[in-house]
Amino acid sequence: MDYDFKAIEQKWRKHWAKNSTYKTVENPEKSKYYGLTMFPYPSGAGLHVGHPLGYIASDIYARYKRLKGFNVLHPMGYDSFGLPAEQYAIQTGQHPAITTKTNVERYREQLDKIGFSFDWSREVRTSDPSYYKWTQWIFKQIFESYYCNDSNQARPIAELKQVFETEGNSKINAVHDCEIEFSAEEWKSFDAKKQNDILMDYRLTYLADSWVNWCPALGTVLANDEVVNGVSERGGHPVEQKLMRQWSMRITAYAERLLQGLEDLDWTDAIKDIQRNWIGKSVGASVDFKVEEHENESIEVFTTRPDTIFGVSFMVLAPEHDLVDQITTDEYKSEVEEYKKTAGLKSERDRMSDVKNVTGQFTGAYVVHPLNGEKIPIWIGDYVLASYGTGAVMAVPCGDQRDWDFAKKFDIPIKNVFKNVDISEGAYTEKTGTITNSEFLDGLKVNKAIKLAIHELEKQGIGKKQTNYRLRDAVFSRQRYWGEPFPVYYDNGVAKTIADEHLPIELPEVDKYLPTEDGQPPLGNAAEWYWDEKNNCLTSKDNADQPHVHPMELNTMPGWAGSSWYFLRYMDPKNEKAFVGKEKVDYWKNVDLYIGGAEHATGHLLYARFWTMFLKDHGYINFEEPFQKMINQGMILGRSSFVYRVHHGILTSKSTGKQIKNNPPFVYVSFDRLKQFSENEYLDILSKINPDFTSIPFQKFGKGEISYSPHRVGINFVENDFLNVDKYQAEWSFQNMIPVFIKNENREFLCGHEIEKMSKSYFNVQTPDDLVEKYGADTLRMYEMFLGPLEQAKPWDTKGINGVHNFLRKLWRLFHDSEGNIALSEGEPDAKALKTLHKTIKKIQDDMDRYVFNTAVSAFMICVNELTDLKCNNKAILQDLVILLTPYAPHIAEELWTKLGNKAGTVSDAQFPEFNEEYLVENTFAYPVSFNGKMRFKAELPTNMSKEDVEKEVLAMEKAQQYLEGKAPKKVIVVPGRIVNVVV
RNA sequence: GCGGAUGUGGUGAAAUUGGUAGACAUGCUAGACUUAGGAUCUAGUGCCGCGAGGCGUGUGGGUUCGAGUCCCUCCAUCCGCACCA
Repeated sequence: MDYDFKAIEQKWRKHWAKNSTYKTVENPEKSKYYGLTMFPYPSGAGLHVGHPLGYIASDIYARYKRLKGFNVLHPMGYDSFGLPAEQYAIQTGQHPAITTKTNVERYREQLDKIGFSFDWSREVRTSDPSYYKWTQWIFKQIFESYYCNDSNQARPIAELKQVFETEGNSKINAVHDCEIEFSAEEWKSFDAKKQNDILMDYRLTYLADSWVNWCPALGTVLANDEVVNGVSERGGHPVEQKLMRQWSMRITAYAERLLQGLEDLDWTDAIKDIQRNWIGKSVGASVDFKVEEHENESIEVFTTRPDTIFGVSFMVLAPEHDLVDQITTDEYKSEVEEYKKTAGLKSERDRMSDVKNVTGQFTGAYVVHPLNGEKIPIWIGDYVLASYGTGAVMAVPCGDQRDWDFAKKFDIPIKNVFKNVDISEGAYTEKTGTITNSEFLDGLKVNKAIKLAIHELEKQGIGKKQTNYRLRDAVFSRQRYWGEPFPVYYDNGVAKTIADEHLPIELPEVDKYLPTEDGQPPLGNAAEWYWDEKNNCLTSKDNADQPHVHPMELNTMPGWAGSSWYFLRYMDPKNEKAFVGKEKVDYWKNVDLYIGGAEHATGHLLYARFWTMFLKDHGYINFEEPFQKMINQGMILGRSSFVYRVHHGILTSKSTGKQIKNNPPFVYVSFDRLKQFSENEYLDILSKINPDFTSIPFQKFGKGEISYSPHRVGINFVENDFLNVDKYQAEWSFQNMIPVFIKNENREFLCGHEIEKMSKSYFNVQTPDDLVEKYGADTLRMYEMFLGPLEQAKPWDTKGINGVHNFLRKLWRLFHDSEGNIALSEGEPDAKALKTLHKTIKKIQDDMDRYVFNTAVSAFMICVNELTDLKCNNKAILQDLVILLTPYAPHIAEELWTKLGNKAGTVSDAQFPEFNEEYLVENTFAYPVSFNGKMRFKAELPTNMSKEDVEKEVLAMEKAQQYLEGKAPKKVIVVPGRIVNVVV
C-alpha cells in the first residue's frame, strides 16, 4: 500500500475535530506558551499560498512547544470589520454582513484542510456584537481617562475633575490641548458645556476640530498610517487635508513609552526602526521671538539646534499659521493672500513631489532676536508644516539646507556661525564643530553650545528645553458603515457615553450603507439612531423633539479598533462580564511569538501597543507590551506566465485583395523562439494555415524581426513554465478563432515569466486547495517551510514540491515492507541509526529554538535518507522520528504513531525526544589535511570536550607530526569541536 | 537625501561562535529496472584544465595561521521614511 495522503489526512482531520484535540484549557501546573498569527481580513478572493505561510510556521512552533510540555494557546479569528471587508462588499454589491459571513466560511474551509492546531472554540470576529461590545467598552475607558505626566500613566478623568474643583488646572501636569489656565473658582463658574469642552482637551480620546486626511473616493477620513505617499493605502485614492470635527486617540501621550518599550522587544531592527522613525523624537528647545509692533504677540519656534541661534537671519511660518493674517503689513496683504491660496490648493501629493521648488512670501513684519535684539524678517513658506512643532521655524541658513536654499532664492543674507567652515556651496549640517560669531557661545563645541544656549534661554525666560514627536494623534472616526458604532450620543452638543449595561450598541441595519463623497455617514440612514436617555434605548427620529432623546454619533470606529486588543479576547472569548477575566490574562500574559506581515509596523502594531499600555495603566492586565517576540514573514509572490502573440498587421486575401476581418489566426510563439523568429517564417506559417492569407506587418523591430505582445496565461495551464497547449487550446474560445502555437525544437511551448504580486487579475494565484488535493497538506506545510527563510519575500514556485512529497513517501516506505505491511524490528537500535536520530533531534531543536524552519525540513530529509541507507526499521528510532516530525507533518505523524501501536490521536501530546550527546560521539581522531607551509589537522572531536582535553588530543597529533617532520610547531590554536590548526 | 536589509552554482538555498564553501532539494547528463510512474535505484554535476593543479561567496582593500562570516571602500537590488526645523 502506497502513501495514501488523501485518506490519511481526511481521517485525522475528522478525528481532531470530533475529539477536540486542540482545545486548550488553562492549567496552572504547566508553563504557558502563547503563539499567535495576525488574524486575516476575510477577503473575497480566499486564501492563496502566501496567507498560510505564517500560520504554518506559527502552527509548527505551537505544536513544537506542546511536545516540549507547554500549555499552548494557539487561536485564530477574523478581523472582519473595516475598510477592506466593506470595500469588497461594495464591489460585489452585497451587504458586508453577508459577504463577511460567506468569506469567513470559505476561509475556514480552506484553513481546515491544512491541519492547523488552532483551538477554534476560541474564535473571535471583530464584527460580532459580543466582541465589539468590549471594543466599545474599552473606548469608554479611554474616554474616561487622561494622561498624567507625573505618574506617567493614564488615570481616571474623575480624579482630574476633582483637582479642577479644588485648585484649578495650573498645577496639573498632564497631556492636553487646553489653552487656558483657570482657578478652582473659575472652574466652578463655567457652565456644563464649557467644563465638558475643557475635559475634552484632556481626555485620551477626544472630539475636536482638526486637520485630517480626507479621502473623497472612500468617503472617509484616514489615520496617518492609512495614507501612503499622499494617497490612501486602500485603493490608492487621493487624500486631501480638511478641517473636520473628529474623534481622535491621544496616542501622543504614549510616545515616549512606545519608544522606550521597543528596547526590550525581540523584534527585528527594521520594524523597530520604522516605529522609532514614525514616533520621530527630537530633542531641542522652544524659543519665543517677540513680534515687532505687536506688543503681546510672539512667535514660538522649536529647534534642535539652539546653538545656532545667532545664525538666525529670518523666520518662516507655515501658511496656515494663526498669526499670519494679524502680522502681515498692508503693503504685503495681497501677496500673502495670493501665496496662501496657491499653497492651500496644492494637494498633499503635489506638495511632496514639489520638494525641490522653494517658494515663500515676505509678510512685511519682523521679530526681534531675543538675545541680540536684531531685526529679523518674517516670511511664510510651505516648507514649514503647520502640523509639526509650532508651525514656525527660526531659519538658520548656515546650518540647515532648506533654510540655505530659501535664503539663496530670496537673497536673504547668510550669517556663518561655524568656525573654519565654508558655507558658500551649501549649509553645514553636521552636528560637530566649533561655534563662532555667537557672543557667549563663541569657541564652544556644538554639544556644549546647545546646553549653554538652552541654559541661557531658560534663565532669561525666553525659551526652554523641549522634546518634540513626529507622531500625531490618531483619527478614530470613519464616515463608513462597516465598523463599531460609538457608544456616544450628544446632549446639546455635549458628548455623553452610554452606560456599560446597555452595551453593545449594535450596528443598525440601513438601506443605504454606501459611503458618500460629502462625508455624510451612512448611520444617518438608520431608522432608530437616537438615544432615549430615560428608557435607555435607541429610538427613532420621530421622538427627537423630546428632551430626553438625543442624536447618536454617526461615525463608526476604524478597522484598527477591534484588532488592537483581540489577542486578549482569545484568552477568554465567551466572557460576558469583562473583556477578559483577570485570572485568564494573568495566566496567559502576553504573546510569546507573534507572526505576521511587516506592513503593519506603523498601524496595528503601534495601536495594539498603545491600547495594551493603556489597559495596564488601569490594572486590567499586568504587562505593557503585547507581543514579546515577532517574526515578519515575507510575502509570497506569484509567477505570472506569458505567451507572445505575433502582430500580423492587416491580413489581406491573395485572391480578392480584400482585407480579411473574420477569423484571422492568432499565432503565439514560445519564449525561447522569440528571438530567432523571423517575418519570413511567420509568413510561411500563415500560408500553411490558409494559402489565401498575405500580411502587411504594421510594426517591425529591426531587420526581419516581428513584433509581438505578451499575454498572461493562467498558471493552471502551465507547468514548470511549459504551456499545456492542448488544454489551453481546448478552453480558448474567441470568435471561433483557432490559435496557433509555435513550439521550440523540443516540441515544447516555453512561456516567459515575471515575478509579481499574486493577484486574480494576473492569473497567477496559487490556492492551497489545489496543492492539498494534489500532494496533501503535509507536503504543502513542509514545502512552504522548505521554500526558504521565513522572513524573506520569495516567488512561489512548485518546482521543488516533488522533492518534499517524495520525502514523505520515503518516510512511509521506511515503516512498510514491499507488500505495504508495517514492518518493524524491536530491540536495541544500532549505533549508526542512533547517531542519525540524535543528530536530527539536536538539529530540529536548535532550529526551532532560533526560529528557523527551512533547514529543519532538510534535516528530516537527511535523516530519512540515512535511515533508508542503513535499512533501519527499528521501532524505537522510528517512534522518536515520528514525534519529531509531528509539528511539520501532523497527519502522517498521527497515522504512523497509531501504526506503531500508540493510542490514536495522541502524538501531539507525546514528549519531545531527549537529545543525548553520547550517541554522537565516536572515536575521536585527527589527521593532517594539507601541508602548505602549515600543518593543518582535521579533528572530529565531541563538542562537549573540554579545552584541556582537546589540547591533550592536539599534543598527541603534534607529537606524531613532529616525529614525521622533525619540526616543532610555533603556535597551536585550539577550539573545542572545531578544526585544529597548527602553525609550523 | 536619511534609515534598514540583502548580494553564495542553471534554480530555491545551507554553512548556528571566524574553522573542509555549496548541505538538502530542484534542474541537467549518463546508466539500471520496470504491467510506463509526477515511481525507484546507481554515477556525475561551482568554474578552468585531459591531468596534476589552479580559481572561486557583488567590487577593491584590511585584520587573522585561517574570512561567505569581522573592519573599511565602492557597486547593485529590495523595503521603510522623506521639506520633521
